[in-house]
Amino acid sequence: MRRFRGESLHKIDAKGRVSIPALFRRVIQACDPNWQEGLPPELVIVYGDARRPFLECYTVEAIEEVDRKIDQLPRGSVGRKTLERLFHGQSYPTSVDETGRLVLPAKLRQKIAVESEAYFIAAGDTFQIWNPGRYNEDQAKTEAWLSDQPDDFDPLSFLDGGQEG
Amino acid sequence: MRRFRGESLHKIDAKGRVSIPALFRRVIQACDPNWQEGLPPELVIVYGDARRPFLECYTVEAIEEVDRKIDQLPRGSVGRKTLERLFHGQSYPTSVDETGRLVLPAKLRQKIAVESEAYFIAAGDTFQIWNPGRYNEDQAKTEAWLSDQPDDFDPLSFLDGGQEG
DNA sequence: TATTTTCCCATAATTTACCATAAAATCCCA
DNA sequence: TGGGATTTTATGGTAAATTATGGGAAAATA
Repeated sequence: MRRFRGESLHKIDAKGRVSIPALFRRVIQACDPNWQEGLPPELVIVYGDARRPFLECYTVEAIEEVDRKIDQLPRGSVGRKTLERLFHGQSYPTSVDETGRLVLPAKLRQKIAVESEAYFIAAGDTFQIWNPGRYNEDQAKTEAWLSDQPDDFDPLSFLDGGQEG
Repeated sequence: MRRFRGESLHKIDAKGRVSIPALFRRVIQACDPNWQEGLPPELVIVYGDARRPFLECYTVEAIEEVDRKIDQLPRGSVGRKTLERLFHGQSYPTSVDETGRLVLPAKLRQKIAVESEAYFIAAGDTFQIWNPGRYNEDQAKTEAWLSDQPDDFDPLSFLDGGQEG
């Protein structure tokens, strides 16, 4: 499975158009099983619940995996209803245009409070779009936490023990 | 199988006409095996029992799947009788007109208490039509529940454990 | 024939498609 | 390896198509 990697900052124009990092475009295309020459690669933007200050972008393959799992939950259950709202309702299917851009409708821009610039960062099989300032704050918190750790702390230690919530 | 995705608010005019979200129209058409150029794409609105405050809209393919499952239940069984009432009786077959609208008869509008506006939201292979205020209340409950969860709770955790009713 | 429903036309606003260009990155070969 | 040639990226603007919505005429129904 191909993964997103990297981060970058892009301008948003008056119509809400924004360039997708070039490397991300390759992953989006490779993970769209319906894609073929001439067609725009598709993706799904989940803007979801208000607690998250970013947009989460899924490749077609990634969102289909989520859809399959939702299908397996009992109809009418709280979990299923919540996930349907989140992934089916509070989401926006779109595609990458000829010039490598996508359009963020006003509603989505407001959701994450972006106006003239958006910050893109990879997160495994999805990537996120942030308000640049909001992202810096979040990143500062992470770095503050890291600097509170003992000098010899290595984040890679999470990989092995992994005893954390 | 194509899925509905997204949510939006539309006006209902004096005749009960309401625009269907453009993206939904594509799914309705693609999932109507009888559709061909020039014909209006069909769908079925299930308004069902009074407990649900929304209309549930099925594509032709989706409703045919339900019909097949009902056919397999023993004639005369409580389950079959209940489902026949719900899906055969308490439902309204209709189609999307030239301009992308559908007519909600007075009875259906009363059922979900909509007058001048209707809220559309995707739910997998169906979509729902709500009174906007009523939907907001319901959504507020869901978000309240979410914010009662631990800070790092991820709704996706439903997908794996999934031990809940 | 009065009322309701359907069909057809109209239009403003929004969205998408298409074209253009400057800057940056990559290539290529002497 | 230097540096011009070519390709890719990021970004902007305009034209064309689509969408959401309203109104009246024609048709169906009661």
